[in-house]
Amino acid sequence: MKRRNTATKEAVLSVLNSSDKAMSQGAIEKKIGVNINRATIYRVLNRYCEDGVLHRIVADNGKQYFALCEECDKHRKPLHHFHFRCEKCETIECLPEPVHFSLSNAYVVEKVNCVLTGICKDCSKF
Amino acid sequence: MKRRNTATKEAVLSVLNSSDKAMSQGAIEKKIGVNINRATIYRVLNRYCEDGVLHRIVADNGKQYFALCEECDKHRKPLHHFHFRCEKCETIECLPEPVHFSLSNAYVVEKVNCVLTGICKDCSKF
DNA sequence: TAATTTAATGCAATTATGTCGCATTAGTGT
DNA sequence: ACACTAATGCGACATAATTGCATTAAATTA
Repeated sequence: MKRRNTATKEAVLSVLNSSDKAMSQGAIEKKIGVNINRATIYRVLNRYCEDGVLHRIVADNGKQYFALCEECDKHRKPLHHFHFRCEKCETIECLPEPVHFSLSNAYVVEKVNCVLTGICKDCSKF
Repeated sequence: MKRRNTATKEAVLSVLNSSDKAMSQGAIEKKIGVNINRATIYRVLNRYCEDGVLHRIVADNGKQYFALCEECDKHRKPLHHFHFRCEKCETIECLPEPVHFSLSNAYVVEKVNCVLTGICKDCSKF
């Protein structure tokens, strides 16, 4: 199933590119300017995850957030890194901190989802 | 606000005690035998979390799971430990593996939620 | 360039998880 | 036994995310 280039996909990617944080569907929809259906945004995001363009973070509020893999590569972040959810500014940030664990190889680990929650460095100033 | 002892609370605790895994509201409701309202189970679980009897894990499927803190203490699990969600048997397990991270104390960390997802040691045998 | 194929989209409906208000029930202490 | 109020059941609600289906529009081919 070959992907097609559409304005919608470009718009979503551009919003994520212009942010240094992970974003939820809602946040993307707010920032995107043009009118794009909610379901479509989700579909675009899911496809990007499948294709390895984005990674999905599920925070402890149960919501999904999406971040550019390329952005993390560029900043030399480890493949599996911690994420920080700030309860004040309601953002999710990819941290440079790597996730380490060692467990019996009887386990098959397919996904790693690590989120710290609290007040981020910008919000804790005040 | 002092807590009262009720059959419902005992039943919920007993179900969790009889399991070595973290459980969702749905799983608890299925296993509890007696009829207890969904909202009530959630309220009981939330109160236990407030009281430090249970800890809440939010998995990458967006669902909440609850595990006995005492059980983790007994097995000498670190305060912050990894959790494993098996996609085959649909359970969540508290792992003895500790979560380590170091980050600027400009961040205020209030919650730690780390979940690995895949196939657990029991299911990977087959 | 026109025709064909099918991926992508919009809309509405649906699913699922979790919470809340309110009336009622039932622990607990006096 | 009574008073106080925490706990419960019920229904409604909120939110996040997905799905079916008809339509639109990229990309490929003739």
